[in-house]
Amino acid sequence: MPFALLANYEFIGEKGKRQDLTPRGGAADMDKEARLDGTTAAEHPEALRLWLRMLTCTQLIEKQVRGGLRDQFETTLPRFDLMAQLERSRDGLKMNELSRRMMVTGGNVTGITDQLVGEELVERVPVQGDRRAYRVRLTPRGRRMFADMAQAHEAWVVEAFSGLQVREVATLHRLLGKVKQHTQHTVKEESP
Amino acid sequence: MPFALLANYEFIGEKGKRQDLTPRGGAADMDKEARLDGTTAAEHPEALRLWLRMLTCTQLIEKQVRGGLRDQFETTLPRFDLMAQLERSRDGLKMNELSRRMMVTGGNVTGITDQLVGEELVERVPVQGDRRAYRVRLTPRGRRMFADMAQAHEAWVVEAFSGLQVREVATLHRLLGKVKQHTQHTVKEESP
DNA sequence: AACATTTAGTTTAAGTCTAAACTATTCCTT
DNA sequence: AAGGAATAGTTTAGACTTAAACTAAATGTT
Repeated sequence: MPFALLANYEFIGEKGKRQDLTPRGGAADMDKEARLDGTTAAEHPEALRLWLRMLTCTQLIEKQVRGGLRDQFETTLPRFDLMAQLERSRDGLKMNELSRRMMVTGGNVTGITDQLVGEELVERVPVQGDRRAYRVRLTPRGRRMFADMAQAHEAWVVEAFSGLQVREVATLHRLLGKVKQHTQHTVKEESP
Repeated sequence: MPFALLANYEFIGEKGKRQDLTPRGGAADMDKEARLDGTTAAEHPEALRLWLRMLTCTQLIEKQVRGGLRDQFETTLPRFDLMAQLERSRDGLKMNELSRRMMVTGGNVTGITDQLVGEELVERVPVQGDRRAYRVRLTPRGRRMFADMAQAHEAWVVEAFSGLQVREVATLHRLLGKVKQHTQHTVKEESP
């Protein structure tokens, strides 16, 4: 998000006086995506408008989650994410597996793991028969910690989508599934 | 992403042997979100599953865009984003306006602007009557540069959503609009 | 066995991002 | 006009992220 990120050359401008902006602390007023003012609608392809809106939504929700993790648990989204990956595997995961699932580079995982080890939330255990590798797994303390966080996290996410009907959630899920499928395929076709 | 980010304690595991992973360079195999294996479907609320999928989609597309900007234009997404904001305003934008539109902190905008000024793609011009403020605007060189980038960017985004029908794009856009609306409102209600 | 290649993970340099503290200027109230 | 509050922007410390270079161990080939 996190992203830093995003392309939005579709924004048109505020109508109201919401000029409080983001003086210090707090990332602010939010409002990336297009603010169509009638005639602007078709200036960019629909795909571009959709992308900007999707980015905005993701960022808004992500900020909620990051803020909650910081305020209520004094942790961060990457740390939570790593622990989330481990929570399902009693035996833990190897670094490359973590890297793949989290979709980040190995170096990144190394850093986050180091921190979590320092906080005694995860531990590194050697792998039998391969002295290069080890598994990372939650400590009992880490497991308790994660259980609390997961509950809060789920509530935040449910809240974020509570403006939709059940049917609409399903539709979104289905359509995004198509996007994911398509994107994953075209990304793969780099190395034949 | 941002991108850093993401919670996914729903991932179940690969079925195939895609064990190449992400050895060095290249963020990899990708695959955050749930990989349901039949019985897992209802283990988490639908909202959570939707969120993970949305995050995955955003990250996948974002990686495409970042990679393209890096490989073809030797620039980054935040830089592109800032220029995109400026492109519409001949007179440029003030820092706080940039900060608000990009949904990032002011300090962040300062840093990115410094870089773009160094590359002579944007410039700071004083604001009449307010010696604290200035406007940031594209230089002619910046404008040319952006035109090229925008064209490529649009193509990448169109490609990313090319697996959907026109009708589906519209539906996604509409539903995400509801999410955005709802989230923005609930976020606001912090300071009455 | 010797050597090259691949794989697991770390380190490094540089960019991104945030929250909070800070400076300078302007606005508002009396 | 004086003082306080708000605003514009920067700086700082720390976390996150990537790409690329690196170390060490395992694998494969001759």
